[in-house]
Amino acid sequence: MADRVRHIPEATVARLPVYLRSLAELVDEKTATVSSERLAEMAGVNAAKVRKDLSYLGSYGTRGVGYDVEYLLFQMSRELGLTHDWPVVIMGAGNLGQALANYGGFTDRGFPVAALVDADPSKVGQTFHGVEVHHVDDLPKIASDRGVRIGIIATPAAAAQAVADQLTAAGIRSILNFAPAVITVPEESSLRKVDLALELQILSFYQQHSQPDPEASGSRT
Amino acid sequence: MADRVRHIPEATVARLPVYLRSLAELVDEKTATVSSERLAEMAGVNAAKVRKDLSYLGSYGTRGVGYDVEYLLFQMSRELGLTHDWPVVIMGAGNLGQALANYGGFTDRGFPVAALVDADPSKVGQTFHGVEVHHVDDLPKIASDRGVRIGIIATPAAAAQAVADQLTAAGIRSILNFAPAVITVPEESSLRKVDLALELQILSFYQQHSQPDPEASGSRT
DNA sequence: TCGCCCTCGTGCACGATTTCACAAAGGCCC
DNA sequence: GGGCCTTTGTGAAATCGTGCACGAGGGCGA
Repeated sequence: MADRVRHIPEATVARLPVYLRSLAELVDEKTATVSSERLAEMAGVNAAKVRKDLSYLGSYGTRGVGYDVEYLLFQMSRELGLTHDWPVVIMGAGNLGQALANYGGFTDRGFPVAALVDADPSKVGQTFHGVEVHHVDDLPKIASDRGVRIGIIATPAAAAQAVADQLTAAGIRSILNFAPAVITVPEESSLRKVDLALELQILSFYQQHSQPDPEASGSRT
Repeated sequence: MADRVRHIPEATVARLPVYLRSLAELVDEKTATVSSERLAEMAGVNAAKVRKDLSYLGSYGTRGVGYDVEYLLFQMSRELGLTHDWPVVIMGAGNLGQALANYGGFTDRGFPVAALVDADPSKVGQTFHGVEVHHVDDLPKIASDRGVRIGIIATPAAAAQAVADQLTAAGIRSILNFAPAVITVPEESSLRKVDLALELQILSFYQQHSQPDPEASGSRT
């Protein structure tokens, strides 16, 4: 149905990778077909949502049977653009940047780290986990030479906006921001944020509100 | 107005830390009062949303003037439970766990790392960035001795659920999961997820769809 | 003290997302 | 080949979150 309509809700897009991971697990355990119910359980959502989400990709299920695991996996990979690797650059070779370069989770899942980039000349030329640090002035060249389309900001908050601008100038329009700062990018760019301390603060909120704090005056939950 | 009503929407809760950060910046630059408009700009949202969000905390603004920065900062810190530190444990002393222990961003923002915990005896006793690795069997003791209420899962996906259960058993009911796996926790626990590869996959989707199809769009902030 | 101006707090309409419920459709057994 | 059973795909309703528009209220100048 939603074949011509190329608009997939943002909330759905955010769940697709979770389904993808579940499907990969099913392939590993040699399961041939899967029902929306089973997939829902694996992905931690509800079955109706799974069916609606998958229907945005097309009608890939078989009524009375379920979804063919391999076929769905392939279609979803294609939709997510994961049929090939996407090299990334990490901006900032400090603590966080090094840690990210060191973290195998990116490369494993099709996002090899093409380069670390830093403004500090003393860092340039060093290597972390096989990834070389380049100077930020070389960013445009690196990006075009290596086909980098995704940039990861791992600088201090103060530098984040400037770095985002440099990425944009280098033609990189997908940005993942780890810096604890609000940054703006051009309309046509995509921006996602990961703020570690922010997540903890949210947990703190719920912790605070889950049980009556003897110190807090008055209010009940 | 919403004084008796203690229910703050999840979406609002997720924005409070962003406002908090903006307020901290304003304090640094010695700004005494701030309008919803200014705060909105700093937080990257719209002014009406700021006012609505803040109204859940109480009527802390002054019409015609704006919000008193220090007072609002205090009230918000209190609401978020950030008037004191929350020690955390990091489960898993592998690549990611070490990196997180090494990352100063937690301690700086009131979440000191009390301990690293691992199941591997050969890791126990080692120290990373001043944080000692303990055996997982000692988790309950560590948690109660040090008042740890928040656990961070930094293990491989396969171990994530078991570790979540161990945290729960140790009385820890706020969990931040970095492992690329869906885990379930008891009803009364809070769970937040950070999946690095998943974020990149989402970016990949929009990248994939921005190019061939001129009408597709990315996410904005 | 009076009145004007500015910005908050919020009712309301709208849009997005979730959930329900069920008809349609494919496979399988007899 | 027909009917039954299962599970999808999808309208429609319910819920949640957003943004607008405006009345209320407070400060400040005259």
